[in-house]
Amino acid sequence: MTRPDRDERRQRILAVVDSIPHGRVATYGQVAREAGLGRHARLVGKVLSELPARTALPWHRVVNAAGAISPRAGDSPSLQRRRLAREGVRFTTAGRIEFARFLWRPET
DNA sequence: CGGTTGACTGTTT
DNA sequence: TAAACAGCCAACC
Repeated sequence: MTRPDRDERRQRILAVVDSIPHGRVATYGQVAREAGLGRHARLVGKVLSELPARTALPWHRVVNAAGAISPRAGDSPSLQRRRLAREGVRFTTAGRIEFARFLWRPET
């Protein structure tokens, strides 16, 4: 089997993000592994950073391994936080998400 | 071909 | 608990 090209990797990543259930979160590394891309957490971040602003994809359900919203170049992460809060995802006073309650655990 | 970048992560201070 | 460090690797230049 040939190594997936750039577009295919991107498509796999987007498909995984799209499958994260409402009210749950996944880490960048988790998305990469689910997409069959091993240690490409950073690639996941790169792909998400290029999404159009109006996308219907639930990109806000992807957080870092510390359970926090990763800082990014442009705007503030408050939008992501609001979207998660609206889905019932709670944050600790330290601004972290409790994986014990909200981490997505895909079956099989 | 070589160096830099980065919505990352696990380990060590 | 938090910051620093080191490892990571595709994408870009």
